[in-house]
Amino acid sequence: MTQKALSTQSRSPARSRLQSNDWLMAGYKALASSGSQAIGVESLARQLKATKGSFYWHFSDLGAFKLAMLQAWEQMATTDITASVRNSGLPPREQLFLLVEKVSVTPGDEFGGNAIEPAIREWGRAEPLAYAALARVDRQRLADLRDFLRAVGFAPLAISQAAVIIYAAVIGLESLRLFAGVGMREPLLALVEQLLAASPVTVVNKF
Amino acid sequence: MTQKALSTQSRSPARSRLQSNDWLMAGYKALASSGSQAIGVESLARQLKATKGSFYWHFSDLGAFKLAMLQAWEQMATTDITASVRNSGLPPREQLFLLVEKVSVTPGDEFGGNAIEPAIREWGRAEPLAYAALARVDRQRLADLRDFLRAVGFAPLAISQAAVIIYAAVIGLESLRLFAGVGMREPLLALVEQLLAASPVTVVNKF
DNA sequence: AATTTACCATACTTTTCAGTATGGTAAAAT
DNA sequence: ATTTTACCATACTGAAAAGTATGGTAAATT
Repeated sequence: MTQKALSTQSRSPARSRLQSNDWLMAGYKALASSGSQAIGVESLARQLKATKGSFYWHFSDLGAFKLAMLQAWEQMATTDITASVRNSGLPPREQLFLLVEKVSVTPGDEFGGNAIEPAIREWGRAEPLAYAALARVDRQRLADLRDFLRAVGFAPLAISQAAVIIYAAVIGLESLRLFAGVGMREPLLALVEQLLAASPVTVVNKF
Repeated sequence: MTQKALSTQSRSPARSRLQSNDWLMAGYKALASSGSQAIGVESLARQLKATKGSFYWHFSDLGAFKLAMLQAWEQMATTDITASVRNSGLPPREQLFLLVEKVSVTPGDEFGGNAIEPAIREWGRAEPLAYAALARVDRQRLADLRDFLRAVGFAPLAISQAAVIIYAAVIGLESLRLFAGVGMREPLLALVEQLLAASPVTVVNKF
């Protein structure tokens, strides 16, 4: 079940043959820019200046390809950011703000950007596999967020609700940036500060 | 440019002939349950136990049909709830909470429910017409929300940001309900109360 | 009652796209 | 150098769905 990390690199001009990775990246690109219905074999082949022959060499069929896309995304969506924040060595409160910073990255449609996420969210409405992956990711992230809030000494009773509010704001802002042109960073920081200021913070025992 | 209000009624068994309305409702149903790609002529015809002949009588082609769907939705999305809240006769603060209540309705996939909205948001990623409609709706709603916040005496400088935060939370919660099974009402009420309590409310002059 | 009109079914054409069958080519292995 | 292996292009089949052409039927109109 070990999964090789995906490089964001697009095909280097030196190499004329394609790898599964190149197809996956083209898939994410199509997904981010035009939605899940744009993930088609011939469409991707045109994008890569190749033909279907290559696709069906690397993947048995379109279903297997989409599954691979979802699995790679899920892997990355639940570990990358959280882990890097935890390993930052910062105090809990700063970790929370760093998390907000990392979530508010550029709208680029690369694999690392957060333009894919709304598209996968959309995908989950029609495709059961995408739905399941997203449900797992959402639950995991809410749990992670609760951990961070607990670490900064948030009032126990308010933790779950604050996590839901913050995460919902993140999801909503990803859409609002696209449709209303508002930034993510400032509103999110304001919200977290607001909640931090209002919560009857419990002093963390250091014993 | 006057637009007849759409009745949510499905086709009554007494009437065997279809109207444009029936096709539109079937369209919203398909959109809410399976996404925009599920809006197909033959698919809808099967749903309505009719054939394409009827569809192409009422609409010139699929593009015209989708346009009609978007126009009717936009009309309804920017007026219905806001107007009913304004006409409630309640004091500003209660109007704000009533707005939250009305937004947190059941997840039913009827025209009035709020299962269509994420679907249209998804649709806007691929279809320029849907994108434009949604952009107008988002901007209008943000403006309306600012009006409500101003009416309750919110601090002028915080109005815009609070509106963005609240609206983003609404959008995000519509997704989280679907994927993480959380309710909309309680988090939203908590958020609004939180913001109300924290804002340096300016006292409205009454002379 | 006869005829028009509104509405719909049937059958067809055309396009698009997933999937397959097969042969070819460059790089690696022997 | 020859053979294998990995990779890809070409050409096809089949299914699904958009759009059209046309004829039929029930209800309204005269």
